[in-house]
Amino acid sequence: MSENKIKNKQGMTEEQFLSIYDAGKYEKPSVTVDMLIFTVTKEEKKNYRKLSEKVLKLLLIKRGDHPFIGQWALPGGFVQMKESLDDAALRELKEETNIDHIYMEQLYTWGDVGRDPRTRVISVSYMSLVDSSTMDIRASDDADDAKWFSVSAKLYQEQKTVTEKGYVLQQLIKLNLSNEDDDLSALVKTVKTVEGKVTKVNREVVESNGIAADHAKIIAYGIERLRSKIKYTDIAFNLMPELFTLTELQQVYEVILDKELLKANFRRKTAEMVIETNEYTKDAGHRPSKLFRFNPNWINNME
Amino acid sequence: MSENKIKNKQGMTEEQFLSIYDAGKYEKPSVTVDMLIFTVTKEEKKNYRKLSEKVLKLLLIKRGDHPFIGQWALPGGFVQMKESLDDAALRELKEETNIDHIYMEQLYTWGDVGRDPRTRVISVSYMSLVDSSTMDIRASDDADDAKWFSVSAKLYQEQKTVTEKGYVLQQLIKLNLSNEDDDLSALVKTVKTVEGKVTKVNREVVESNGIAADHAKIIAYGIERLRSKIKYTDIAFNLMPELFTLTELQQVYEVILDKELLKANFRRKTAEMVIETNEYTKDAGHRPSKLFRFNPNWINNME
DNA sequence: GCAATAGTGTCTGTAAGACAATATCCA
DNA sequence: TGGATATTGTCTTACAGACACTATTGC
Repeated sequence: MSENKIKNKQGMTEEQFLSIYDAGKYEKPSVTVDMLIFTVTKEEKKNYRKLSEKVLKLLLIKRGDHPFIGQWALPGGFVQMKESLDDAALRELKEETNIDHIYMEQLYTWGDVGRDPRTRVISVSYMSLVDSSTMDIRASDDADDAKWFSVSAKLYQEQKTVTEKGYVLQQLIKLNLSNEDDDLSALVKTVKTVEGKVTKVNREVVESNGIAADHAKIIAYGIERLRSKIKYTDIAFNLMPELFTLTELQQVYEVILDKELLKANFRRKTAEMVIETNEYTKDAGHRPSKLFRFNPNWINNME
Repeated sequence: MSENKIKNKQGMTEEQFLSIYDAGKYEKPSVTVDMLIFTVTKEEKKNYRKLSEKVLKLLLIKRGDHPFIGQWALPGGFVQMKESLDDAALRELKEETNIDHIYMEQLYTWGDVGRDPRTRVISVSYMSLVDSSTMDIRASDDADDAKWFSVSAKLYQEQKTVTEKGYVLQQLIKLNLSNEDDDLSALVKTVKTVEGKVTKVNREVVESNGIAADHAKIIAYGIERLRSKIKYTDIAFNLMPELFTLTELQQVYEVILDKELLKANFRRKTAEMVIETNEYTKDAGHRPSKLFRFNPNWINNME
């Protein structure tokens, strides 16, 4: 493949061609990776008998310099010349959460021209799901101002306009990110245009309070993907500890989908995905429940 | 948002910071867009009574210069500083097929270090589906050596190894691309590692005959995505003309999924996606069939 | 009339949604 | 013992898969 002695129009072999190739000839954009790191944590119990509630959280970092100084951004950074995109994302994940063996998936690449005031920046976004119980607290440490925010994304307004050959569907998604100290929010507009056979989707940040750059729309997109994939894949188990009860698992689904599920049906659907153990929860203030683990041999017939 | 008078640790406002920001400080990768442009064409009828068969085709371009001189590559090119990724992809699509109002979707971003011998190249891949009947022949013109290849991707070998905490599934996909003059092929290895809760997928080109760079794996990935999305979205209609018969529609599904479907069931499933017209096919050598058009108001409850 | 495709009817098994009933721990 | 959760059962409806049957054209 590389033993190429063919000459091009200038009469050069590949070797000669490469030796004079000037990679710095054109101006180039910068490339970053941005990470959406999600986890689900338990909140305080309200009552010794009740179960603790679960909350979906996202890791954000406070920017200490321009641009967007003082605002919160997705962890991430420039891709080095000698590391692949995946490696760059893994490095970021390791640096921010000290976890290196966990689910990670490329989400989407954002490349609008005015995204960053410094220069043209193209950002490859990744989504990672981590189990809060095995996580090093490093990230929740104040040291470099990285903090977990509870997330919610709700449909705020929907508008459908029927046109000649189709319709335009405009949705406003209200994004809320908060913890003890900070309260961030954003409005993300999604416009779906259907005209004849052709469908186009456009996303735009309409309003952003405390969230850097266009990160609000990356977050909104990630949540959408998470909600969608949890229905037909096993990714939710990356948010679970080694052993868990079926109710805990259900709570994770509910907090991500933002809706309640019926217990009996949920158990039927997940039955093949888990393996029963002989262990039980204790001291729960009510009937103990059996602990399960993930079944790695689960076969997915949806994908 | 940009009216930021806050000063950073060096005492600079955002304005000052940006004025001295040097975008050329670090070495940067190059960024390209690569397009997978699919279409489905009719082949010759074998018999005046039989229907014409359909074939899935992909547009490739013959490289006229190093590297990979003489090999076939996906159309694409460097992203300009003043155009978004989508715009770059649209520009490529327009240049290659002269079509500008059609389905286009971002696929995946490929950024391994040794992808291109010239320099570090990160490639954002897009997939586009075009209706061959409305297409300008420009692309199939020999002028710049762009040609349609019929595509097939078949599972060639599958190997599952059970490990302690899961398994390793290795699949070899045989890719064949051909037209009257050229016959290209490649073997793409997909390794899925399941260990406990963590699943990783790795793709690699094992063998490539006449296909430039790592484009074989981009093609294999695109076909996989196409096969998957056709099941629960309306993207197939982008491959159809304005009016079509249900059998033609079914043929498109069959050629993409590479398997036969039952007529009655197919019609039930697509019933909501199409609108009946009063027109019929003629001179078919058998019973005429009703023509349909896409129903833009079809609501997808799978996505 | 016959080859070939167009179009419809129906049976079966499986899965999703809704709801009900029973079981078990522990302060 | 009662509050709370755990676990199982079952009815209904929807839909996917398989197969069979009828209809209509051109030559």
